[in-house]
Amino acid sequence: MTLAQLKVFVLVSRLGSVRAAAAALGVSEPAVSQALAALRQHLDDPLISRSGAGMELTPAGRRVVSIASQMVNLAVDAEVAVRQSNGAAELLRVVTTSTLSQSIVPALLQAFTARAGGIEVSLGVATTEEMAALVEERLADVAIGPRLAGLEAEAVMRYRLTLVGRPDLRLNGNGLAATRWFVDPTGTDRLSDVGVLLSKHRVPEDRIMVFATEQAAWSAAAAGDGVAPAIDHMVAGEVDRGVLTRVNATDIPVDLLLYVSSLGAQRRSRAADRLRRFIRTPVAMQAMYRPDSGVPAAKFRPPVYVTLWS
Amino acid sequence: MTLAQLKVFVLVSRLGSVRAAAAALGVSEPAVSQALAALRQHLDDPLISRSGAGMELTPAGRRVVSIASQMVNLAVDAEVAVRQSNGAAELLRVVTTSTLSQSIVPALLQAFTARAGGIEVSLGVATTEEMAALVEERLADVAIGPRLAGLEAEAVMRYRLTLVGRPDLRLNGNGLAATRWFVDPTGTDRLSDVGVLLSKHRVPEDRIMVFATEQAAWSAAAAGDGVAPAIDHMVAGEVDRGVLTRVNATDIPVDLLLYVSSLGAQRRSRAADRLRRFIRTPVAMQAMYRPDSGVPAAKFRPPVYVTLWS
DNA sequence: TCGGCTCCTAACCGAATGGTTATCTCGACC
DNA sequence: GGTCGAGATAACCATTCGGTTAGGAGCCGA
Repeated sequence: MTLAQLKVFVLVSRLGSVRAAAAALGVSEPAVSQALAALRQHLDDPLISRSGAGMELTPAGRRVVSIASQMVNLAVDAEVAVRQSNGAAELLRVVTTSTLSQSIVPALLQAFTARAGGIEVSLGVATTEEMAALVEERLADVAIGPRLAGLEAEAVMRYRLTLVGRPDLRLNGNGLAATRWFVDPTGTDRLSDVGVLLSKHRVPEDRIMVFATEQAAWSAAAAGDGVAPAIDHMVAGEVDRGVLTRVNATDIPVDLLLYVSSLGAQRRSRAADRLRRFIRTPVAMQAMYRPDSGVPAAKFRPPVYVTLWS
Repeated sequence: MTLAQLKVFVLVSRLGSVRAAAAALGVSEPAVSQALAALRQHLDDPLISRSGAGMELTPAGRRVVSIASQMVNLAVDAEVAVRQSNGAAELLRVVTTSTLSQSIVPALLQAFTARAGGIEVSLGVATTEEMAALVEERLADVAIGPRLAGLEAEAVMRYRLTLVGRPDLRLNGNGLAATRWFVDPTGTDRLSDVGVLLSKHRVPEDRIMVFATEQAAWSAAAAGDGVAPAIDHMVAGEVDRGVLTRVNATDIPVDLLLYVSSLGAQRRSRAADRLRRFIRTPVAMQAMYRPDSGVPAAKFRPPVYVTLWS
């Protein structure tokens, strides 16, 4: 029985699927399946099994999840305790969606680290579905994105999701469902803002093209036939320069709220607390709204993390 | 950071020595030292270091011990929870001293398992010093032996430690300190009853001969020049048959109390509770006092365990 | 200063862990 | 009754873990 196996088990039971847990951990599905198998063998109980949609815990499984969850949490505590005793920089692990990880959040975190000393920030990307589980299992300290149920969520800013295309773009009769959509990886996350937009407009799979970054999606829209969702104030420059134009339609643009979510005040780390306080300051607002708050060096962007912390 | 490493660390900090922890775990000393080294490297803190006699925790170490201890405990809980949910036999792990493990305790446990169904008992041997740590760290459920501080201890029976030798034995002028002492492994445990006896009579090391079992020590006493400590009612037969005779001296024989110690009522296992209740019954008393309650088959005596459970 | 005790390190080894890709099995669903 | 999706299994590989024995470093007491 290893801590890794317990962590896997907890995540599987939380997310209700081996696949989802594998994705959240950034490993292949058999890796998770095997860790689970090892734990099952060790404890001599299936713990959790498929049952139609989702999975179901056995009686023993139910008892083990809560214990395992505590253990995983304590493991985190131990590491934090040591760091703290030794005056080392605190570690703040932030998860966010792909879209936000490219502009708003890095700018925010950069301003934060510049202001608050002694905190080391790292940024991870996850789907909306995973974020809550990651925070609850202490695999991340703070989630920035849509409102997450079960966590202490707080609205921090309002932003507008708009649709852009090249200025001379003409939509044919079928409207948005018939044109091509250029999206960043967030588009594949059904619960994300962009995902919601796609399903609301019933955009068929074969019309969606996924790019690694939002910028890449804009470029494609500027060059070809199609539209790209974008955070309004981030494309303001391109629109002004006439490279792109906003496309209006039903429910577009849509005004959205950005939330910061973490565990309750008692259970979250001090660093998480400090970020939450910082995020309400004018400095933070300014950083998030500045369109050119381009990626400042490699500090926040070792490619794009798809995987989570160990 | 593995659970094994944490267990090692907790045990070292409790016993105040790498050697002692190694002995308690039944492994070599470098094994413990290395586990500790791995944990130190992982947490990037020495955690614990030598300081004259004993070892001293670093600030970080102090915080980690308590967390690690909780984790080790939870790991035990998890296994217990699964067993219990599945109606499997509960596991009761008993530690005792070498002397007691040869006669009284096996007889007691045999009577216990016969009476209480659904409990699987295993017996381990440890030094007095280790017993408390083993119970507190949940590596054992119950300790039977001398009174242990910090645990819920309860006196269960009175027994008499006596000294036997061959009937025609003549002690020379220097008395007991000058004769040879035949002891079982408990004699090497300074805090045990026999160990206390040896140091009280200032018996020099080279006069002490250690045998694997108490019986072997008696035989040696019956055959050669020397004395052997024995539990009075266990040698009654030999004395009656004239094979051995009791040797009297200052503080000998000595009347002692046998204690059963475990965690408090809230924290101990149900099986431990049941043993504690059983041990007060006449059936238990009878089993412990019967001299011929010889080792019943291999069930309780796969050689003698020197090592503990994983 | 010389043993001796205790802890640490080195070198090595087998087994378990954690990961991959490829394939099988099984239930849900047209 | 195919087919598809999701989980389990197989086969394989690199790394780590946990263990050993052998030997080195510090610190005490005689």
